[in-house]
Amino acid sequence: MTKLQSLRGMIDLLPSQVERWQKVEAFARDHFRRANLGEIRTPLLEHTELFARGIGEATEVVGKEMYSFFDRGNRSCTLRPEGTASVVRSVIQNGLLSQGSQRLWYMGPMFRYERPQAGRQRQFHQIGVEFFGLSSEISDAELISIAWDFLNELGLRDLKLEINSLGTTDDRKKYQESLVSWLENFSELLDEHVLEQIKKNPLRILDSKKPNIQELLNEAPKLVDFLSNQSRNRFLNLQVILNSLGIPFTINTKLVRGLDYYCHTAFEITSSQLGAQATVCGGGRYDGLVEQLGGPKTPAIGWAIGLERLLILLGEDAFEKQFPEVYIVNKGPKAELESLTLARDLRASNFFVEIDYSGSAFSKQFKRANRSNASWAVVIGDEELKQEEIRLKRLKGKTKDPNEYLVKRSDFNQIIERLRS
RNA sequence: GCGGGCGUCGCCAAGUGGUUAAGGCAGCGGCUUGUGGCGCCGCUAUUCGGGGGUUCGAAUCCCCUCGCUCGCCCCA
Repeated sequence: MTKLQSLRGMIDLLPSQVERWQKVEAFARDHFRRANLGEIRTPLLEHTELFARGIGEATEVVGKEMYSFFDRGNRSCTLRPEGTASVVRSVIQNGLLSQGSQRLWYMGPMFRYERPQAGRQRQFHQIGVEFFGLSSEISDAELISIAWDFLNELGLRDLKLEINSLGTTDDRKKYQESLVSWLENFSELLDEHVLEQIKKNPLRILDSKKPNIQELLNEAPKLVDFLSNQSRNRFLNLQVILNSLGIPFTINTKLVRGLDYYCHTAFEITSSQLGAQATVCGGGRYDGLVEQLGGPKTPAIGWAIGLERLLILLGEDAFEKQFPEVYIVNKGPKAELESLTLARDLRASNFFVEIDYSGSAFSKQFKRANRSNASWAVVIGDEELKQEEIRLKRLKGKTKDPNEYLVKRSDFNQIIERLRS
């Protein structure tokens, strides 16, 4: 292990991959602009306390997945494990909440110290949307529709939207007590992990993947039955709205999500093509969080999409590589210099240009020109230099007879005209 | 943090104790000193993730370690 390599779970994105990312990113920007969302960029590093208070001390994310350290001023700092807490902090700190409702989006890397597996890295990327100051079901529906439409317009299919209501804190507390006392009747059937969860975060037991637990839960008290009339009506109304929008969904009464701040609406968009980490988008309402972090009482709701997972779903062949239009073949130092000069002129006119600096035989350079998939080769050699000309050779789409032109270097307009023909 | 699988050239790989570690792709050079996509020829791992051990002898067996991968957990 003497070779230097990237940290575990932190991967390089090489040019061919970055091209795919940029397309998704550009698509996201456009999509969110049409929804009139504002982009927010917050620091990657925050006080540890923000996440401890915001996400919840008892959650796995805070308990054992954070990248935390003390800086030189002895402050406890943490690389953000998710986006919401930072956005809430920023929105409070910058006084945005006194300017009416806020509809924001963000995009960037997040960090969680976990064992990497399919669709899960230690540095991963999320796109997220957060609404502040909107409390109605219709705003829930708009927020969900933005995620749903985004994924569908990107061409993803076979997505499944699941929704649930977590009710209010009171609703949940009552349910939690009932669930725990019910489960305690079966404590001999429960493993150590579940017993631990009962103490720390009982709702999480609901989305356990263990078949025997799920079987048991089918008989257990249901969260829906503990919702207040108001909470229940809210949930029903959301369903009515989603139906009239034509957004298909299923109700999953066991969908609880891992972070403490959620209430009322919780939802996930999953794909069966992702392996064990099937969630591509997750979110929910968090009406108490802004106040909990020291801001004015403000209803809020948001979601986040995992970009790595999204890219897995899009597949490799959905993207076409970008090729240079012009490949400059040359020989000798003077010709190289002339090539660079020409390349700058062409680039200023929006051409994609690559120069061959190998100095190898023209036959070799032409092979590379073809492999680069350029539409044109420009040849600059001794003869061309002497005549102050350049030679344009059409490499792709030969149809008309002259596929080769000699053009005066000074006649830039004609060069461009030929290259565009 | 726990479990399964795996680590041979930039990539894909053959090789499971015995003299020089196949092959393919890519790369570079040549056939063809100035003109391409094909073809042919040649070159590219003193070394098998790293360290230690067993053995006359190890990529091949054993131990440790690092990494990758799939799952648990968790989540996007």
